Amino acid sequence: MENRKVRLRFAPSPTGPLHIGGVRSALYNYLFAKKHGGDFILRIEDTDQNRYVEGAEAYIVKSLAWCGIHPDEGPGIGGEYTPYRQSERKELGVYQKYADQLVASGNAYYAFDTAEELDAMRKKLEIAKASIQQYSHATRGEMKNSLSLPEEEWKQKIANGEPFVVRLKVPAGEEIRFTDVIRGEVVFNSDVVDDKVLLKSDGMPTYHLAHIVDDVLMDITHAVRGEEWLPSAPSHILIYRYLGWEDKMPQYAHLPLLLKPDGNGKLSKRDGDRLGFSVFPLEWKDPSSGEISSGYRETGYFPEAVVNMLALLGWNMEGEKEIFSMEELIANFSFEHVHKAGAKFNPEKAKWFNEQYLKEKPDAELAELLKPILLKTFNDKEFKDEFVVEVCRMMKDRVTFVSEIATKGSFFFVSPNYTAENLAKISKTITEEAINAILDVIGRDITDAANLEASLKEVATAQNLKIGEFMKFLRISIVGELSGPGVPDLILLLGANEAKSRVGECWKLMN
RNA sequence: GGUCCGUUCGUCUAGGGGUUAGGACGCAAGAUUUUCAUUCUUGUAACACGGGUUCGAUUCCCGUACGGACUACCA
Repeated sequence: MENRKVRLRFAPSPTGPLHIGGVRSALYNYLFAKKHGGDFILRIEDTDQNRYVEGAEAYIVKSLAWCGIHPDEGPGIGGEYTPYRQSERKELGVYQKYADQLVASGNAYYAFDTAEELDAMRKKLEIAKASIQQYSHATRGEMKNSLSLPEEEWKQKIANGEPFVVRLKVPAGEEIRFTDVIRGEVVFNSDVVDDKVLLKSDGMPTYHLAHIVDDVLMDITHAVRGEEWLPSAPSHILIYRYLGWEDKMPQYAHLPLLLKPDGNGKLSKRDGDRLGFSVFPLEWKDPSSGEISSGYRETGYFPEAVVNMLALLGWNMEGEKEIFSMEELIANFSFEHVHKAGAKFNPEKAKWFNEQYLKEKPDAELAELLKPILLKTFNDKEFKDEFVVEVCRMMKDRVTFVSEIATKGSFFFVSPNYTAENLAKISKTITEEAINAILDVIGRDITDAANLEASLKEVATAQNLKIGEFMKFLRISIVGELSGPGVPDLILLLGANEAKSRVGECWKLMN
């Protein structure tokens, strides 16, 4: 165990788009694996055919790739432990023999109960207010299984082709303890552990059996998963024990959950819709309903920002720095600094992270990202590369997303729309004479913003206008409103002709 | 109902038997700026409660409350 190569896996079910909490789980697995020079494996746990969703696996793969989380092994990638889809492994008979082994050793049994019968049992226990309302040592004697039925009878049932499942036989009155990497020692009494189904009637293993068999067969050293799995951990410990695999058992680490920003409960898709943020890395279109859920990528987030934000949601690094590259995260990651309590998701902080990354991006890179957006927003109007780069330089401190450069900075690309409300903000002291003086200054061949500003201020002084009022007029005529980069910079970038035309247009509308 | 996990500013968190309980987001104010934003400065605001243990507890222990997860032939 000590000298084994570190191997971690992320094992999602293809039942829909990968949730941002799932991305975080994958990230923590990846960071730990890479920190220790180990492998990160993607395994698809598609043992539930009823919940299988077309396109979900491809979505998962794309999402991880977008985040910069690259599996060393997985479907479509290959590896020594192929295949990496549990449905395919089942076809190979990977799980059946371990179920058989457990039955043979007396640690599992066949059960024939129908869904209705199981339901009836639970109802009965609920009405009786039984403290344990499960299929367990306390109830299995009254159910239809190979422990309660005479041997000839249950063998006959199997011979007749009656459907059955294999259940784990959990002993009564035992203490089951294990050490969680994040939580320390956790103890359960086996009396409250149910006889979990290991093999379903369709021959598919359940998660409980499948993940254990695969973790051992794939030499997984650390099983890092969400806290929702903690209650079933004792079942898993038992399975390892009964299979004689205690020495091969990976170290378990149960991650805190991601919670709703407001109120209580697990973060869900509905919260995103309700509060206006994404809970998925990429946009997802539900194949059956056609409903579209927004993604971080489409919203305009940089993958580095999402990764950075996610990493710090429930984990922290010593020191006061908060911006970390993937390499830095890998170099510093450890489970010791994973917080035990669930973390409420904070959309505001997510934006802040993106702003930090946006500011650090080179202008030219932003321009490349902006160009396709401009094409779409302004009907294929063409703009020079240097111009777009300059726009990015001026706007990057004022936006959260690149796309906002096109919206908040639309005045760079098309003439502003002068609203009556904004025109009303202009002082009535502006005279035609002043306008002519402005047009004259703009028309001069000035290429330096400071010089231009000085010249404009000279006009203001000569015209007996307050600098503030004067600049306000210029700003509204160029930008259309009272915000944005410095007026002289804008005039120089837009060019004398465009600037003069806007000043003229604005003046015309004022009168 | 039962089991398990958890609880430091509104949020993410640091810390840990003796601290002015630190940082970040947010919010507020100020400085800078023609404006907006950035940036800088400052402020705002927290150890759930009750018992122990101790000279001393937010920190350790036990309860309570509250929150969460699980309680499927789903993962």
